Amino acid sequence: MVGLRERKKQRTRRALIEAALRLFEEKGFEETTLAEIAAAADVSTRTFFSYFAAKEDVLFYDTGARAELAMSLLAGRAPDESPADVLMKVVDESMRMTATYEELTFENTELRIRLILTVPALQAKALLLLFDTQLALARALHDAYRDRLSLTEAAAAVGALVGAIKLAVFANLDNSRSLQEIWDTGRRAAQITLAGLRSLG
Amino acid sequence: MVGLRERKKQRTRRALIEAALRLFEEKGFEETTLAEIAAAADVSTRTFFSYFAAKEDVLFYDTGARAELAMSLLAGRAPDESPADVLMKVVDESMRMTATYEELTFENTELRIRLILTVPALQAKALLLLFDTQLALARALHDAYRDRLSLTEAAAAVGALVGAIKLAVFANLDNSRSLQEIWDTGRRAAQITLAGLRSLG
DNA sequence: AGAGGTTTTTTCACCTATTGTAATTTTGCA
DNA sequence: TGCAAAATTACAATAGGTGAAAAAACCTCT
Repeated sequence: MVGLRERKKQRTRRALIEAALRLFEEKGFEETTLAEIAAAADVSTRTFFSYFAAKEDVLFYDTGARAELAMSLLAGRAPDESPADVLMKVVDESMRMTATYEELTFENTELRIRLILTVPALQAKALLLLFDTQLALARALHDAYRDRLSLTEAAAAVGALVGAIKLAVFANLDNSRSLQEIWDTGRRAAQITLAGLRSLG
Repeated sequence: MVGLRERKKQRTRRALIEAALRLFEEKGFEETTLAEIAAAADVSTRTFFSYFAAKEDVLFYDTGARAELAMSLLAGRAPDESPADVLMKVVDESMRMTATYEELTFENTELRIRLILTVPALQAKALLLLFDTQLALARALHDAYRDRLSLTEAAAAVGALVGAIKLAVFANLDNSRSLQEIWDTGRRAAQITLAGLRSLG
């Protein structure tokens, strides 16, 4: 599995991501063309699309991993852990992951977040990906607590939690100087919401 | 203000929307081209873009109205109404509005909702619009209850409420036969969430 | 009704994302 | 080395979207 072929693909993938990030920073997302990204990564334009389905996707390289993390936390829950406890753990770990994802350096993480929060096309994509993740998580939560939570309740819980964090974080962006402050706002929103949801058991 | 010019613009706008809906129903969203829509509405392709900024926007003709409704409910609240009460009213009225919006017939409303729930590009756009609306609502809520709710709390409340409804409705789509059933799921999710949020006062 | 100014629509030219296809190059392996 | 599989490239075409100038429609005023 780690033949030259695989290693080369990883290198190309990384080159594309880094070239894209650099160019986006220099000239902006919309102002950067695919041809430029491909050229900077030394591949043909067409090849870009065998790595990413669309221009925006070059910035969403870790969504799968985040969803898997949530699922595995859910699967590995302690027998006496309540849904609210598990969800809070998912929130914490998910935030930790964003800050430390091994594939890129920290500066790039900040740039990436800024871009996603700023460019409408990226915002829309992010919201869509997040939505799908939530849906999967809600279904998994329902399965895990089949006796206690209906699908509607599980969906309401996940939706409320993620929705609260999302909006609270965004509404507070202007006041947040560091990633740490952003995470804090998110956790606070999560706690407010979960306090309410705990009544579900 | 109601000269021929204005009336003609309204007619063209309506023709574009209806042509688009009809074609989307017949051949699907992505399979329908802008040229076809424009032709069906008897205008040049370029003209489409002086009515709508993008192909998807032809399906989101009422978002502004929905946001205004929410704001006016907030502005006209009774002195003793709690944030949770106002929010619940916003949810109810907003759903009622979707079903009865005067600009199109009921069949078109169902088609429109089905398309938005089904086509990824439309989902993404809908999520983005909804997000912006939520943000505005959160700010307005904060302003209205400045003494009781911080911006973070207001955002968490709105985000939780809308997030819960959104996910619950979507997760239940397969089980919902009518618009009415969909609304019921949404209201249930809203009540679950607000029960928790009422602790905020 | 008609002149003259304003708004809208159309035409035209162009850019970029995205996709299909067939040719070409690379890599894995016998 | 030599061949099959996988990846990359070149090429062509479609579609959404934008800018700008010319043409058509509308409005106001006389």
